[in-house]
Amino acid sequence: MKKKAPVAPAMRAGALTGQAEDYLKAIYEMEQGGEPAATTAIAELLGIAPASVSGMLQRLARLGLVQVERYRGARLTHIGRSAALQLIRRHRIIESYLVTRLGYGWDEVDEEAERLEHGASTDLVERMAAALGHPTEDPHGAPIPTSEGLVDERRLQSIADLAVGQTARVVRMSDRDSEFLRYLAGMGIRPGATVKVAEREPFEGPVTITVRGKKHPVGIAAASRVYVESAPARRRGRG
Amino acid sequence: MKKKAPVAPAMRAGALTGQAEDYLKAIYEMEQGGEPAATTAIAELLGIAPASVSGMLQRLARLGLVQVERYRGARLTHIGRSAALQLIRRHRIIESYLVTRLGYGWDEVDEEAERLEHGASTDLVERMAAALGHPTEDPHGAPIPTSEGLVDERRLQSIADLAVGQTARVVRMSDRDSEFLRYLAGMGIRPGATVKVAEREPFEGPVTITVRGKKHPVGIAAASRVYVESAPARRRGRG
DNA sequence: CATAAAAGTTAGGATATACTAAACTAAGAG
DNA sequence: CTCTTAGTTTAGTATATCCTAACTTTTATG
Repeated sequence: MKKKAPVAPAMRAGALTGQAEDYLKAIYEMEQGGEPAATTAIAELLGIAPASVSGMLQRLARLGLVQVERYRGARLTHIGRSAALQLIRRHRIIESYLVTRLGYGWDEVDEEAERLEHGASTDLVERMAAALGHPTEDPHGAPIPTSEGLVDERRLQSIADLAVGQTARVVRMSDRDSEFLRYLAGMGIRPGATVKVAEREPFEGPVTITVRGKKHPVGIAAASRVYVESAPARRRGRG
Repeated sequence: MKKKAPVAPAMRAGALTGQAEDYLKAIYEMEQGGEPAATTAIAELLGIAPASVSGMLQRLARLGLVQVERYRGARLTHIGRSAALQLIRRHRIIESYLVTRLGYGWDEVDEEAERLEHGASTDLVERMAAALGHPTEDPHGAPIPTSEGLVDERRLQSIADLAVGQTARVVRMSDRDSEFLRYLAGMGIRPGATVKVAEREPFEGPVTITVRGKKHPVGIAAASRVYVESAPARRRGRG
C-alpha cells in the first residue's frame, strides 16, 4: 500500500533491484584475487543460466557498477564494490540479529537474511546493529563491513591449507548451505573451535582432523570452506 | 545467493509475488460491506493506473483469489480472503515488533513493515509474534488476525459518526500515511485517548473535538479515519 | 598449431508489472 | 429513454529477469 514510485522497487538509495544486488555480492565474493568473476561461476553461485548472467552484467556495467571484459568476466568498479560491501553489511547484521534476538540457528539463518536484506531499509539495519552493540562479526565468524564500507578481509587460510600436525582456530566458514553448516557443527567445527590436522591423503584426498579429541575425515571441498587462523592455539583471546 | 527456484520469487507457501500481495490486502480493505472493490479505488490506494489494476485482477482471478465482475470490481474468494488475512497478520506483527523491539514510532513503521512483509518467512513472523507474547493488536490499535485467519473486525464507529456532545475512546486509526498519523498525534489522538465532539459544521464540514481539554477542528476526511468505541468513558479498563 | 571442448554471448521468447491511449460500458441528467 | 461522462477494459509498449538454442571465442590437447 502507499503510493509507489514509478516501476522499480528501488526503496533504498542504491536503487538496485533485488536480483541485481545478488549479482554484486556474488561478484564481490568471486573476484577476490585480481581475477574477474567468471560468468559461469556467477551463474552457478546464483543458480541461473550463464546466458542470463551475460545480460545482467551488461546492465550492471551500464549502471557503472561493474566493468566487463568480454569473454573474461566482470570486476566491480569502486562504486560497485562499495555497494557490495553495504549489501554484505546488511546481510551479516540481519543474520546476527536473527540469531541473537530471534533464536535462529547459525546454520539456518542465511536464507532468511537473504530475503530480508532486499526489503530492509538502511535505517532498520542500523537499528539492528545498534541493538546488538554494533557487532564486528556475524554468527559464522565473518567480518561485518562498517557503514563506511571497510572490511577486514585478512587473508585466512582454510583447513585445506594446513600441514599435518598443525593446530588452528576456526575463524569462519562459508555461510550458505545450512546442510553443510550442520555437518560441520556435528563435528564440533564452529567459530572459535580448535582443530588439528592428524592426517592427509595425497592427491586432493580427504584430511583427517582432530576436533575436541575426536578424529574426523573431511573432504577437501569442505575443508577449503572452513577458514582458520593458524596459531599455536591453547587458550587465547581474539586473533 | 543459494540456488533459486525457477523464476518467481515465491518464497512463501502462497507463492504470490509481492505486488499481487498488495492487491489482496487492498481489496480486503475496500470490499468491507458487500460491495466489491472498485478498480479505480484499488488503483488509487496502490498508486498505480486503473488499467494496470484490470490486468492484475484477471491474473488474481486466474489464481482463484478473487472473483471479478466486469465493470463492477472484485471481491475476494475464500482462499483470497484467507491469504489477505495472513498478509495483514504478517504486516501487523512486523509493525508491532519494530515498534516494541527496535524503537520505531507508530507513525513511521508502516512503510518499513510494508517492505519487510514480502520477504519475511512465516517462521520469522511467528518468532516475532512469540517474542512479543502473541499480541492481539498492532501499534495503531488494529486487531491482528490469528494464524488461522480469524479477525475481530468489530464494527467500529469513526469520529465522523459521532454526534455533538458524544464522548468516545480512540481504538485505532488507519495505519498508512505517517504524516497523517503525526498530525493526529500532535493533537493527542492515539489508541486509548478519549475524545469528545464539541461542535460539528453542517454539510460534511469539519468537526471540532476536545482532546485532553483542548479543542481541535478536524476535517471530515481525517475524522472518518479515526475509529472509536463510543462509550461513556471516564476511567475504565479495556473496552 | 589445428581442432575439440569449455566458456561466454547473442537471438528469440516467456512472465510479471506498469504505463498510455483508445474503445467501451454503465449510470445519471435531462 | 438518449446522451454525457465517469469508470473500465483492451491494445500496444516498456522494463527487469529468466530460459533455451545457436553461435563465437578461448583454452586445452595431441
